Amino acid sequence: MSRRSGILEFAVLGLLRESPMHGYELRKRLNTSLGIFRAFSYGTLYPCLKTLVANGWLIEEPGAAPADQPPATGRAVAPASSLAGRRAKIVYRLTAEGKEHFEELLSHTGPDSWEDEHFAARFAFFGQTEHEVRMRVLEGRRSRLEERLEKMRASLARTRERLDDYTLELQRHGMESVEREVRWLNELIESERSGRDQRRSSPGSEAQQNTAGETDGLPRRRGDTPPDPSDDTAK
Amino acid sequence: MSRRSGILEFAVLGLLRESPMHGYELRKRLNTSLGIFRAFSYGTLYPCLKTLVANGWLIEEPGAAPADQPPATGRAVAPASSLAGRRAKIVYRLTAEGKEHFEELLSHTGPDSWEDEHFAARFAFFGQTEHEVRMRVLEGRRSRLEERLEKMRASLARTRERLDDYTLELQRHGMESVEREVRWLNELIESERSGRDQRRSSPGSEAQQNTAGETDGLPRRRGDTPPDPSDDTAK
DNA sequence: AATTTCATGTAATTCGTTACATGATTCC
DNA sequence: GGAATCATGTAACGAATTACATGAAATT
Repeated sequence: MSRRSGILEFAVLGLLRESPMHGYELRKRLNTSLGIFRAFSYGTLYPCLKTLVANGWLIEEPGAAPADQPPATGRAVAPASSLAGRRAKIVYRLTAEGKEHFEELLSHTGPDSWEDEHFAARFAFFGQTEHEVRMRVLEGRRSRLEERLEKMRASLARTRERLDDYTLELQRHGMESVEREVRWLNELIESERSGRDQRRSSPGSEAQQNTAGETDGLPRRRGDTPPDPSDDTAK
Repeated sequence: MSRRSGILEFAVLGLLRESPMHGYELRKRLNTSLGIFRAFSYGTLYPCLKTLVANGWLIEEPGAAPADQPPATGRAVAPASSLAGRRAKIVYRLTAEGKEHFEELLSHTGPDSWEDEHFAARFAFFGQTEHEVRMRVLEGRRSRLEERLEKMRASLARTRERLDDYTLELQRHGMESVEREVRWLNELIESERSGRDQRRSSPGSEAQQNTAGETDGLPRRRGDTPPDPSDDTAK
C-alpha cells in the first residue's frame, strides 16, 4: 500500500541502513552526499518517514545526537526536562523488516530503474548491490539512453533546416550529453566486467568503510579536478 | 490568474507564434523539435490550451490541416459532414494579445530563468529573443551552475573518504557534467559577444527561416555527427 | 537577550500523470 | 471493413512544493 514514489523511500532506507538519523540530517544527506539527488523538502520528507514507520520499516526513537556524539556519561545530551513529554529530536532507525525490504528493493529491477532519477538513486547504493544487479541496471540504463539517442537523431534528421540555429545548437548539445553518458556507462560496464563480483549483498549490517580501497572495479581517475586553477573565489 | 507553470504556457505560445497548430501536433513538437523538452501529456496540454484561450491569448479555429496543406479548392480537406456540428480538429492560433504576452515573457528574466527546464525553454526561443536578454539568461545560467559546482565541491571535500567508490564516482560524474555545461555556456557567451546584436525582437510575424544562414554568432561545428556511420536503423 | 540554526510538522496548492472515454481519418 | 494513427477531452489521482506554525539549542 501507498507506493510512495519509490525514489525517496528507497534513498531514505538506504541512508538509514548505514546509520540512524533524524529527519533534518537525513534531508541534508539526501541533498548533498548522494550525487544527483534533487532537494526534497520537509513537507515531503516527514510524511514519508511517517509512512515508513507505519509500514514497520522504521522505528522512531527519542534520540539526542545523531550517532556522531556518543551518549557518553548519560547527561549533557538530553539536558533539562526529561526525555519524556516535550517534542524531542526523533531518530529513525531501520528495523529488521525495513532492512529486508530495502534488500528486496535493491535486488529488484524494473523498467523504472533506468530513468534518470531512479538510476542515480540505484547507482548511489551500488556499494550494497550485487554484481548481477549492477550489471542489469547499467546495461538497462545504457539501452534506455541509446533509444533516446535514436529518437533524437531521427527527429533531428526529420526537422533539419527548418529550425533556427539556437534550437539546433540546443539539440546538438543535448545529444552530446547523452552520448557522453553512454560512454561513461561503457566504461563502468567494462570495469564491472573485469573486476568480477567483489562485494555481494553485504555480509554484516555495517556499511563497508572501504578505507583507501583500490578494490573496486571503477575506472580510476587521478588528476580529478580539471586544469582550472584558482577558481575558489568563494563569494 | 492561474499561473500555469510558465514553462508549458511559454513553449506553447512560442510554437504557435511560428504557425497555428492543433493540440496533437503541438505535443509532438513539444517532445521532439525542442531540444530538451520533457514529454507533456494530453492531460496537461489540453487544459492548458483551454486556459490560454480563456486568457485571450489563443483562439480556437475549426481547422482541417495544420498550415501545411493549403485550403486550396475548398473541398477534400473537410470532407463529408460539413464543418459545423461534429467535433473537428481545433487549430489554435495566437491572438495579438497572445503575441504581446509572449513578447513580454520573452523579455522578462527572473531567477526562474536559470533553472534547468526553464533555461532550455528560454534557449529554444533565443531566435526571437533580444541580444540583451540572451546575455542575461546565459550569464544567469552560468552563475547558477557555478553556485551548484561550489556546493558540490564543498560537499565532496567535507565527506571525502567516508563514501564508497560508487557514490564518489557518481558525484565526480555529476560535477564533470556541470563543468562541461559551464564550458558550453562560455562558448555561447563568447560568440554572443563577438557576433553583436543581430536579430532583435523579430520584425515581421513570420518565423525567420534562416536558410543556410551563417549569420548567427553560434560556435560552428562541422563534422556534427560523431564518427558513427550506419545508425539509421529506424526499426 | 536576541538571533541564527536546528528540528518537526501541517494545510493548501501546484503541477502533472494515468486511465478512461470518444470519435475521425488513413492505410491495407 | 478492420487496424493503426490521429485527435480531443475528463476525472481521479500522485508527488512534491510553499507557506505557515511551532519550538529547542547554540551562538553572539
